[in-house]
Amino acid sequence: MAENALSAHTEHEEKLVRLLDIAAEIFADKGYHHASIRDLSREAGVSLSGLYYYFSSKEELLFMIQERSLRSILSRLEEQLEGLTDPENKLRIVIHNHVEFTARNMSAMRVLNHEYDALKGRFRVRIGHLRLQYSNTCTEILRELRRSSGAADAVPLNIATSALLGMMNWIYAWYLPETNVPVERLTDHLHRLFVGGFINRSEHAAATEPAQA
Amino acid sequence: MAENALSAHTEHEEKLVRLLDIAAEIFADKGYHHASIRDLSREAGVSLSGLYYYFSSKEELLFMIQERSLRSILSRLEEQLEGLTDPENKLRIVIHNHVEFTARNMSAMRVLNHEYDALKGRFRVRIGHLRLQYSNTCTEILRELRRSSGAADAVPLNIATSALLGMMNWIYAWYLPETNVPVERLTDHLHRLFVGGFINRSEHAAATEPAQA
DNA sequence: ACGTTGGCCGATCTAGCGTTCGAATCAATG
DNA sequence: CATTGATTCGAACGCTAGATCGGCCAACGT
Repeated sequence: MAENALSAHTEHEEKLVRLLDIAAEIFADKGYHHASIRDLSREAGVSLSGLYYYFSSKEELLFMIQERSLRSILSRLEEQLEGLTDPENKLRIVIHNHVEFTARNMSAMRVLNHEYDALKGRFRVRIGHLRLQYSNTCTEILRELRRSSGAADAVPLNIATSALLGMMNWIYAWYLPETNVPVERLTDHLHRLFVGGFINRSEHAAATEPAQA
Repeated sequence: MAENALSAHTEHEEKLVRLLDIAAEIFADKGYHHASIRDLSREAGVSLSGLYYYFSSKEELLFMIQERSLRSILSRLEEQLEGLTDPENKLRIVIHNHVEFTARNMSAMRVLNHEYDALKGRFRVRIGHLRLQYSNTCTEILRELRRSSGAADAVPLNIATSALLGMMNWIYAWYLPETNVPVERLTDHLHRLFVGGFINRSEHAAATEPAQA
């Protein structure tokens, strides 16, 4: 499981990557704080102290997991977006990339969503930058989409972006790649769901009744 | 902060509720496993051992926080839904109730989203029931909405429900009640966003291009 | 042949954790 | 005033955590 990109070059990196994958699974399972380095030691077949040859603290381990995952999902996304012009198509790629990455890297995605706050100081700043970069990419595509669709007074871009990210980031909490609908169909559904609301012809403008019976 | 419902009756309950609120804030801040009973002791001005008069374990404390929050958001919802018939209006209530509760109980919402897995055994089962009940309420409303709107082959109900819950559950991660758009407007935006996509006249049916540049 | 280095380990340190227990306090009751 | 029950506390126990340290060993350049 967890076939990430950003391939390792040296033998050292290869082993580190293996540790990161195992650690991601453990963190996803028990939560960062509750999981112990000893768990990783046992699961990876490496002595407790031997692990510290590959990272210098538990927090750095968490950081490396998050950075690797974010760089991976971001680079895949940018790679696929290259050359595309139609904003609706771009949005489809965003959703597809996110769904597929989530389906293939459930553990990493769980760690990404749950354990951002566990990072402090410079670690947190660096992950924060990557998250913002991802969010901004989405916002820009939504901006293009709205311009091209001519819809005027739609939902503010930042709120639309947050709603989109919420939809996508929640997938890890319910989606089972083996038994549920396949990635392609889930992508279609979420795409239709979001685009339909975002490019709103505003036929039914705002709320209708006072909402109290 | 955190003005929950389900008011306390005895003096004992009042003090317990106070502890729950403080604990929720600490858990939200540092995460359940990382937060210590000693933190709560310090913050609440109660001795370490004195706390155990009000709960018998850290996990029970977490359970009580989650149960209280879920019962509160659920009862508020059912209360407001009573008498309503129009499904689109009902959905608006669902979103409004969720947004408002989130805005008023950020910490509890964070704990609810982050620390479900920290519960084990019967605690987890009981919270699981409440979560399912909430999810089912949403699904049923979406079912009515779809039937009444006549849209035929829309997005599957379970996926639509998950998308809706994702949108709403992500709010705690970005929304700042003090500085951001007010609750009413956020409700409008999310409602429009979701309904527009869910009641899809399927003008642009599925994906358009092969999605590869 | 030998020293150096990269990779790894067993043993251990220190800090902090959840929890318990017996005793102290205090208000209300008989 | 004595008794009781609810409430609070200080001190301690047993345990696990992250991290460190000195040393082992195979590989390799010289």
